[in-house]
Amino acid sequence: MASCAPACDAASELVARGRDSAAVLQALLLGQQPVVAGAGATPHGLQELTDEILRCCDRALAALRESSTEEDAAAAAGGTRKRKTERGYGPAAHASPATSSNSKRMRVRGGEGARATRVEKRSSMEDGFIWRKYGQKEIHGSMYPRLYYRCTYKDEHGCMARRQVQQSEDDPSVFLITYFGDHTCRRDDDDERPAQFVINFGSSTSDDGQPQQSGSPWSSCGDDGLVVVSKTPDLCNSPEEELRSSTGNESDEFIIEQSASFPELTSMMSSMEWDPLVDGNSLDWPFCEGESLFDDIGEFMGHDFNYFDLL
DNA sequence: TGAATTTGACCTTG
DNA sequence: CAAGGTCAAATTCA
Repeated sequence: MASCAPACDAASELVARGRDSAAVLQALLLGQQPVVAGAGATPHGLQELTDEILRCCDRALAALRESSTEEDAAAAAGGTRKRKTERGYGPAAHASPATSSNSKRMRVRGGEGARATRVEKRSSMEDGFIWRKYGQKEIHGSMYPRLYYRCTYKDEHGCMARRQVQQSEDDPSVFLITYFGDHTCRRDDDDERPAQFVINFGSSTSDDGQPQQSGSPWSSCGDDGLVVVSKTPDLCNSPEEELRSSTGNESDEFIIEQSASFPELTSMMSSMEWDPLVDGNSLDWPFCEGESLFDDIGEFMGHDFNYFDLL
């Protein structure tokens, strides 16, 4: 973790508070029926807890970002990432481990920012959004092609969200998904979109795809610094079939790679034993990438939800 | 027949 | 010039 003493102290305190609230929320939910986000049925009291969690996380992130601003500026001045933001090119170098050493460009047409969110996801590429494939590229040094998707609503709503999907060489059952741009199609279009996520505080998805109860929404696999969440199947199209020839894994599990922008937070989460519940945890996750991890966590409870930014 | 996918060409960057 | 990202015509699918 970088040196960010005052900010990290404050962030740690905030995250600890948020975690306490999450624990209370979890305890409440474990004794209830699954809470269906987006249905407007959040029980009174739970909303307060979620609000508290959101506040704490937002403040923690603000503190961490403030502390990392100077470091980021210094890193950018180092030269390796300079052009990406200057010319609107994203962090392709982060899109795949197989190409991280030689992939330096990510073209971002349309003017959205250079933020990227990387996700490693098992079994399925589905994320609750409907994507249209617009390209496929063999990547030098990689066994698997990279698939390029943009939001289906790009033309209708000018939604500039894009994502890149590539099968992991280390584990072919894992899809490396990098998100770029914000989904601007959602808020005006909720009634047309599939029911996107169900918050599960219980076990993993059942065989028939019905969401089940499970534990905490947060979990950490610990061994490799990855944060793991999982989601239930959704109504997104399923282009993963193209890549999933040898995949037998049905866990449908996301692995959010420790973000370059949030090493402090993830490290802190680990050191704080952020989630003592390791196995069987699931969290349905819309994977809308945007301004911050928790800016729109409200939508995680029925609205939007944003998380790790790589840049 | 319209929508989605495929795929080669083109563009930009290092 | 190589590599990666996007475009767009051709093709496939429902």
